[in-house]
Amino acid sequence: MSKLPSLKNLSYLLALHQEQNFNRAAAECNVSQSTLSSGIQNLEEQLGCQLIERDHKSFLFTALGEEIVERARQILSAAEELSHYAQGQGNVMEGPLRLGVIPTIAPFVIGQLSKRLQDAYPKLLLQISEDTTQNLLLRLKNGELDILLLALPMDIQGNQKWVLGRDPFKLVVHKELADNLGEPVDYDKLPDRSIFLLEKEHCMTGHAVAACQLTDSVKMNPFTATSLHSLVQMADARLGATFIPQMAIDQGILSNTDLVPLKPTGQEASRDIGLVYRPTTSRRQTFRKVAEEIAQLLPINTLR
Amino acid sequence: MSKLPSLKNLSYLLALHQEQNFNRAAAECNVSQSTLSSGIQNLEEQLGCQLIERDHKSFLFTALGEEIVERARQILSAAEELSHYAQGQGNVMEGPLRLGVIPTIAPFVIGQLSKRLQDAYPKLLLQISEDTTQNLLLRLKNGELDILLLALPMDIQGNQKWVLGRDPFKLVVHKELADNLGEPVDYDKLPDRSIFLLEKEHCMTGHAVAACQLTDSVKMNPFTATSLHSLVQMADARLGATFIPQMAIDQGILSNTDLVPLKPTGQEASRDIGLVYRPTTSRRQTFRKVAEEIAQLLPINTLR
DNA sequence: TTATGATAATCGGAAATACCAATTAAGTTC
DNA sequence: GAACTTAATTGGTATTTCCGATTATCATAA
Repeated sequence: MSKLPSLKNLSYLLALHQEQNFNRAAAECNVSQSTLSSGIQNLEEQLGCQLIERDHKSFLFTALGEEIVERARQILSAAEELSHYAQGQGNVMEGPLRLGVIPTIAPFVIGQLSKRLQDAYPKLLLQISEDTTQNLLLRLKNGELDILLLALPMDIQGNQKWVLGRDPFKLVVHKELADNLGEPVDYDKLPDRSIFLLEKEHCMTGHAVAACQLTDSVKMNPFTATSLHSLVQMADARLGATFIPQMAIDQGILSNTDLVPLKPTGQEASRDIGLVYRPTTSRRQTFRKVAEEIAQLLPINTLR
Repeated sequence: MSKLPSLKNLSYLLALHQEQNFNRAAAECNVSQSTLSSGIQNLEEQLGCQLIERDHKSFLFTALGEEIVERARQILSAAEELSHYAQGQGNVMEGPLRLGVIPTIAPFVIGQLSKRLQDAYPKLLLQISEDTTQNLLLRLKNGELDILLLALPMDIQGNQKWVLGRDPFKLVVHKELADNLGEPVDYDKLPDRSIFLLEKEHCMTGHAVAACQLTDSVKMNPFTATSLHSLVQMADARLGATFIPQMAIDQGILSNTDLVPLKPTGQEASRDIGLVYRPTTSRRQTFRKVAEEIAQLLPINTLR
């Protein structure tokens, strides 16, 4: 039976991996450089393998070292969760919860969500980050975030998910251009290049095109916007039409405009909204309660 | 930032939970009783909560304590896996692998499996336990086993699974009784009480009855056997018929008998064979390679 | 070429801790 | 009530951890 590495030494390794410098890593851990240095050596000895290659002046993590860092991260985070859980006397709705949300959901959900969670669980400390799906998945993986609110379907890599609900798309046009389009909308009646979409970094573009069966790419305008609010502005200026999710309309994105929402083509012209988390988490109970709160804010709640 | 519990103290807690006695737990950990005692107190202080209720002579884990034990188990096992992984220089096919198998699969798979794994991964140390599904699931949960080879469908609780393949059922009767039954077999032509099955602890009974659409319970004999080999003996003595999985027949369970296998009623008269593991594992790579080896031993391989 | 600065490893001693054996306290069994 | 059993406590020792100072190595500037 080989000796287990200490959590302390593992945390030294993580700090070193993050800072790539012994002095800064030591400062990060509130220990001296010598302590951290010997901690790492100790770890290598206990594990019986080389974690970093030293070339007298600098160093480099070995492939094995990188993998160990990854596992250490999970262990440390589980230990922190255990400690926090105990401190809260088993109350799972306490302490920080770091939520990542994509930009086509965030503005229409986080206001209400913060309020609901604050009321229901006053000790829960919600910290929200807005970023693209890909970046959020990276940050979930390295432990920077706890859960992600994303639009599905999506490759969520090794993670797990709950589908919380559905969010229908509407085709939004100026009211003076709305006649003759019918419902569901016949895209052929729209001029070429008259549909505006978001930049392709936003998953909503793909979801909308697929869900609304917009197969004729000639209809799309090559200019791409960076936010739903820009799309609304362009449509309101009679430059064309665009797809807007129901949750944005419910939150009044069309107020003070002359735009009308029309039902687009497509049986299920909607995107799914899901909550994504690491399979290794030990906070499913917490996440589940948050999921229930979010689901109630969606146009169509399909949770459970 | 609160201090993290040490792995050592967590392991003391686990031993105490298992032994329910300070002296035995201390012996288990190779430390003195006083060391373990103060270790536990230390832990309670660091975590800021009561883990066990002491009533001067004996003690009892609190609900919170039980939950902490559960989490501690996961952390410890992850740490052990990290240590082992490092020791093997990143080679995942090394060291012990504890496999649980149900009795209606084990005799027909483990021989070949041991050989294949031994050849492909000589450093892998396969340890096989044979037990009922329910017991195996308990032992998986508490970390005694790493993976289970089960028949599906089955409630695998919080665990994850891969379906490896399918194993058809055959109705086995004495060759002199086989005429007129037709294929697929018309059960109505069998005498009442002429079908022998295993004890109900064995999930195969339910799987066979469901998959082979044996709805008329009058056909079943109330005597239940404890192994497939007993069933074969009874059928060979012309006491009646029975269901035997294809993998057992492939391994020659009918040789030296006068029994013939017939195709039973039922579109998919088969059971699924699956590999079950904890969702929190960090040994998916290892398990996957084992899964691939097992799948190749099954009558119908459906993996991937 | 020689300073200067930065880096990580090493060394020696001080402080903290982990551990044990023995003892105590309290309850159980006979 | 004597003999056990069990967990907590105590006191002393051994071990470990940690820091500050020093060293060795290299990069760069003067």
